[in-house]
Amino acid sequence: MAYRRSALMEERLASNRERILAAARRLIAEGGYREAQIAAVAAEAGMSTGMIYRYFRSKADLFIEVMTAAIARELEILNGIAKGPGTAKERLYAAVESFTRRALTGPNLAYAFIAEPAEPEVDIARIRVRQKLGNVFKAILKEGITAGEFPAQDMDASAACIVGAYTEALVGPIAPKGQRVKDQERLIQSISDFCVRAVSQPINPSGKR
Amino acid sequence: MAYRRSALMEERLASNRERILAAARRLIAEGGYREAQIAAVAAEAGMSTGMIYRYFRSKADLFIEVMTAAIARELEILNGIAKGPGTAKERLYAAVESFTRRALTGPNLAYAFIAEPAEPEVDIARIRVRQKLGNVFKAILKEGITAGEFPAQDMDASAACIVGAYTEALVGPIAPKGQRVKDQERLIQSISDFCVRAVSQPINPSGKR
Amino acid sequence: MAYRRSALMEERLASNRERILAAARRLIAEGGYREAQIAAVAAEAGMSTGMIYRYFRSKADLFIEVMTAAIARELEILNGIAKGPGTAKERLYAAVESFTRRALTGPNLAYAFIAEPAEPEVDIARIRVRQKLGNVFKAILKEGITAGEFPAQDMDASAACIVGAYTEALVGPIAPKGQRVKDQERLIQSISDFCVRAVSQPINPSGKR
Amino acid sequence: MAYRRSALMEERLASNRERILAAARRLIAEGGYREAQIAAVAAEAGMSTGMIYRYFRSKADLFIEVMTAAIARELEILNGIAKGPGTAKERLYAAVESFTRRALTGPNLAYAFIAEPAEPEVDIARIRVRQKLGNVFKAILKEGITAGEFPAQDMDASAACIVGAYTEALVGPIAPKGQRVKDQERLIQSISDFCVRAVSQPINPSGKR
DNA sequence: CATGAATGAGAATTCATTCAT
DNA sequence: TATGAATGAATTCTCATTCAT
Repeated sequence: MAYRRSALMEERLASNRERILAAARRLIAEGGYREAQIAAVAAEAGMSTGMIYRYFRSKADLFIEVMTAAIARELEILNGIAKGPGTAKERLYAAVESFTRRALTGPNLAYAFIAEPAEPEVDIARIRVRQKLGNVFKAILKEGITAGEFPAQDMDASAACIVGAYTEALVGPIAPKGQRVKDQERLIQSISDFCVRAVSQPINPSGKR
Repeated sequence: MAYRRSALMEERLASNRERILAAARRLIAEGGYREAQIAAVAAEAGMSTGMIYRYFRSKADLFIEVMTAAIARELEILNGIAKGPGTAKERLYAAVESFTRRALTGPNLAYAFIAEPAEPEVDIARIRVRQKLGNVFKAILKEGITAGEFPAQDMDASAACIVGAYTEALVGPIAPKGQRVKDQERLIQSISDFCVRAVSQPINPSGKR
Repeated sequence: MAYRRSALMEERLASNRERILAAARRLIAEGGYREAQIAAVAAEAGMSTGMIYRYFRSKADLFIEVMTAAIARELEILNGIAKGPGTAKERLYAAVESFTRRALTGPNLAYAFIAEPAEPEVDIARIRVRQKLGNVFKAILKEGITAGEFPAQDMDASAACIVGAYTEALVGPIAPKGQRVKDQERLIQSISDFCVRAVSQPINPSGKR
Repeated sequence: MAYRRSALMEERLASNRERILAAARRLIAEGGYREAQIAAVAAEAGMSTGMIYRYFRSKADLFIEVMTAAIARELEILNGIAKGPGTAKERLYAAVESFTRRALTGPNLAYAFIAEPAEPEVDIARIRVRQKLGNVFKAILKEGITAGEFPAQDMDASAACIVGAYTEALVGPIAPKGQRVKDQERLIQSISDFCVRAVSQPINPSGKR
């Protein structure tokens, strides 16, 4: 009995936390941070506002966790690709392709940690999250450069550029209430190609510098 | 007399409008949208809050115009480069270089219409503004493709990617109160190189898949 | 015109500030700090809650000012007595008498800065305020000791004791919902006598110590 | 079996009640009423919040009982002194000395029922508690006046003044997080002397007015 | 045309109390 | 009997917008 109650409790706790996170995720995906006030999140999660504060110290904390959780999933997948088989080029292509495809297909939560503002703490967390995304690409780049697949370059800048490139190309299409893309596959390929080219040696290096 | 007063009035109106825009621009550059409350803008412009509403229907309207005006200047410069002499590659490089240099050097207004959130209307305007930036690059791309400098590609996607790439690479460095970049020149070149490579034909076409 | 408006404005400002303070004073006198929520103060003052924040940074600030203002008046009067003519004994008696009489006669605001709790900041201010009251008595004591009217004693302790003595003797009668005092004059005299005796040389010093 | 369980239950009930009271006392002594939320009391007592409500109708009830219990101990001691041997003067001195010493030495629970605010019901209870304290001194006074040790005086007022005097002189020193008094012994003596003098016949009756 | 005082609709957060388990 | 999750009313504070002067 004691055991079962304890088990139930833990399950319930977990489920509440999850429900809150899911509710926040849903609201953010639909209308951005702006639409995700505590009261709205509570309503969406089917509980009282007080409950939110049992699980999260503040609104900012909740949002940071939503963002972190969302990106954690992405990072897992991207890291899987980055550390997987294939040439650096292939893996870079696959990574960008994978991210953009999920962003276009699933709930457009991407928008939230990519293009929207919020409290300062959340903004700071957002920057960190993007840096983590960048690190995945940086790792691939490093290997590619070592292997001679890519020319020498400022890996930090390139990584940031990659993140920015596919992000921007997605923002329009996935912005809250934004229009759906017709030819998703084509877009996904275009973005991925862009990123791979961007870090590869061009036929005749630009006459600049 | 009546005529002259009227003229004076118009001049005053124009000057007031400018003062408001300038004040808003300054505040946004310093502290982002969050710091640019109507009362603060009014104080910075040396007038009353009521005056703001004589010239702008709402806070969102004002911010949209600040953004539009700021980007109008950028567009002018970028268009000058795009329509100027040189190969498409050279012009693309010069365009990105020019934008990033000004963003890093001048007041970091760029941050505001690049990375920060605001009211929905402002967000929508921000997307439009970025599309306009993209159009400049699209024009260069088109010429470059026609001239055989660049391979065939989805110009819309590439243009968006370019905007996103340099934007992202800038956001960290130019965020309000963000740390200054040590080697700005190096960063500017890295970003510009990235963008040029991204639309150019790589030595051996990416062996994707 | 400009002058008159400016004059009107200042007058209005002053009157608003006063109205807020008066409203807070009234509510505190009636029901203590507990009853003086910002919304209630605003309603009592016939204005919106926002107005309160135009004149006071926070609720605590407002309360501190109510307390300070109330005590400032008292201090003025008490200091007038302390620095006036008469022996130290006479002045001490007069000071206590004056304070207690006003406390019993006027609105029982005394209760608020004497016996009730509030936010930490207000509590700190309350202690300061009471110390200021004590300082008045300390000054009289000092002169009385020098003049040989009073025996040597710990003036800080005696001053605090005086403040506490008449305060406590008042709190019962003036505490919210407290019973009315029949013979106010008698009480005033008893308290004043108590305080004067307390710092005077007794006929045969207590056999203690 | 049923009997024994019942006995155990009662014991447990009593012990629970005590544990709650002790926990509340500890928290109040440390941080005042403000820090003694029901949840905190429950945690400190090692039980659930629900348990608190099995033993106390409300938070106010609990606090009133904490106060009453604490003062009951004081009253016992003070009454012991009041009814003990010695002159009225000696007993008055001893009573004040005893109270102030414990207040300064032990956990500063005194602060809570002396100077801090709380719910209206608690405030009312606090006044009652202080009146009870006053009654002890009133009893001593009565005997002293009858014995000719003290002059005729309003015993109610004097008793209240005594309670107020040492209370106020203590509040600063014992306020939560307040600074420690350096020379406690000196302070205790000063306060006690003050109170004894206050009810004694001065050398030359105050030439008031 | 100009002012800036005034409004008041939110939004976040806290915590005593209840009640299903 | 015991738990502690859940509730939600209450409260402070902000700031875009209006409007009397």
